[in-house]
Amino acid sequence: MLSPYGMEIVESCITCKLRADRIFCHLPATALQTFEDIKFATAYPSGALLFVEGQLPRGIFVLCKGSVKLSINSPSGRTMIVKLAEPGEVLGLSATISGRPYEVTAETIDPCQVNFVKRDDFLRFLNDDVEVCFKVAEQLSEKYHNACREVRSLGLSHSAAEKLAKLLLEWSSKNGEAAKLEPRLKIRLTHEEIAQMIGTSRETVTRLFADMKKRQIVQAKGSTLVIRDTAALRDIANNN
Amino acid sequence: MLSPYGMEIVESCITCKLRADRIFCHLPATALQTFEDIKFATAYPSGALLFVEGQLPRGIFVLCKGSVKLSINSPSGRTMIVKLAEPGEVLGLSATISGRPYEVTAETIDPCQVNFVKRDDFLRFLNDDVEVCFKVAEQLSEKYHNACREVRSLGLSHSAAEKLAKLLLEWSSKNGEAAKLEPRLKIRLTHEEIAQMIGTSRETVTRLFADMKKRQIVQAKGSTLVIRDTAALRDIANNN
DNA sequence: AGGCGCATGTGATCCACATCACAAAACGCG
DNA sequence: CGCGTTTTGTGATGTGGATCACATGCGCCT
Repeated sequence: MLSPYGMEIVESCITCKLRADRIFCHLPATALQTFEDIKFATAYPSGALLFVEGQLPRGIFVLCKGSVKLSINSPSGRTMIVKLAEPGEVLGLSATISGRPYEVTAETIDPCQVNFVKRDDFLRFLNDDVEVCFKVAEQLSEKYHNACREVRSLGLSHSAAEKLAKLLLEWSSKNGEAAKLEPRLKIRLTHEEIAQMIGTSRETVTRLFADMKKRQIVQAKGSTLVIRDTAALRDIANNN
Repeated sequence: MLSPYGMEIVESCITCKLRADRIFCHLPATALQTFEDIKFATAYPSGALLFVEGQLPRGIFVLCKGSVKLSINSPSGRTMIVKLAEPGEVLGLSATISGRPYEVTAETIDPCQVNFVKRDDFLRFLNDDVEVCFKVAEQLSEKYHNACREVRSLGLSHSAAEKLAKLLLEWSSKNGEAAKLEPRLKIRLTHEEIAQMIGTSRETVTRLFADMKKRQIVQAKGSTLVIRDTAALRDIANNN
């Protein structure tokens, strides 16, 4: 079956082949069946808003396919990208549990497949099964951990170069490219968006990249970036 | 019974009078009894380290009395205060659940009473009772929420004045003083520490306070600060 | 009282970055 | 392929706040 937005939909979580390595998806058979019954499989085009910061929580969104940009916005129009969520992540979890408004805005950046679960269904689901509840606690810990990394990066580093270097290293460590001598990574964001991730201005990002290229630390091949001197990058990230 | 550090110890959680309004303490009788059996009631002097960022998680610390400074430190000696924890909070929760190292350093800033629970005892405790597990999820949501506030403050504001104003407003909203015309708040931190909370330098904090006093926005009475012009403070915090 | 130690106040200096203002590419798209 | 739109590159300029270097104040201890 073909969904809108030219994407094949995974019909059932039970037969989902992606399931093995995802934290939340990995549940005992009975719980999985219940989940199957309360979830709504949905698909979104690129640029869709799953939820907006400040809205009352309608429920959780389990990202199955595609990626989602999580951001925090200020009334004055500034925006800060907190994270790019990958398949397997549960979005809107903490708001749904606490009942407070969503903390962030979630916007798809490619066509996405998402399983939505309504808040009360989800809460019932949690309270029926310790194992599920524990998985949720794990996910929340994970989220908290990430937020702490964000705070550390924002608060403890004094130069934009440092933050950019940290970001690049982090990205390269995700693709299993980190081990390689010259890790490669696809830059999926514009300089503007990268700037929003590290809390600086677009021009600064451009200049930093230019500088790193001049110093032979990185090299651009189309939209892929090759890290030619990991040591130097780490130097920038850690020390100064 | 008198503990060390001149503080009266609350012997049992079951008879604890502080229990009513604390999230985690508010448990069904049976769970509370189990908790009673696995917890270690301990007391610390001011300045003690409950745990240090990067340590493997030994367990959780339920703060019963006193306050604890949570901070993130960089190898280069910089430090950023993330939060002042108040009685009722559970510290080291996310690390204990995920098994990752503690995210922050927890240091007592006055004599504290703490209930410690070893990691495996705690995990067993969780897995035996959905209700407990859910409470934990709530606590984690709370923590995540706070971290997001921190990120918002650090990332979206462009002046130190803005962050300081935000901090003062937040503090005044805790003491139930917020509603009053001229809220008062006890400043328990030095300028240095305040600087570490908002990611700026001590001198800047001093200058900002001086400026606000000159502009009649706040007024110092010993170690209490009177907010004389809440509107102006909010202006600084929000807009510019 | 006197003195030590920590907290606060204040000036001078300097620089990383934001911001503004364009120019040059790159990228769709009809 | 050409044209509008989005992204990237780069100079010029201004400034918030870090940093250094002291001076002053304030509590505390013997």
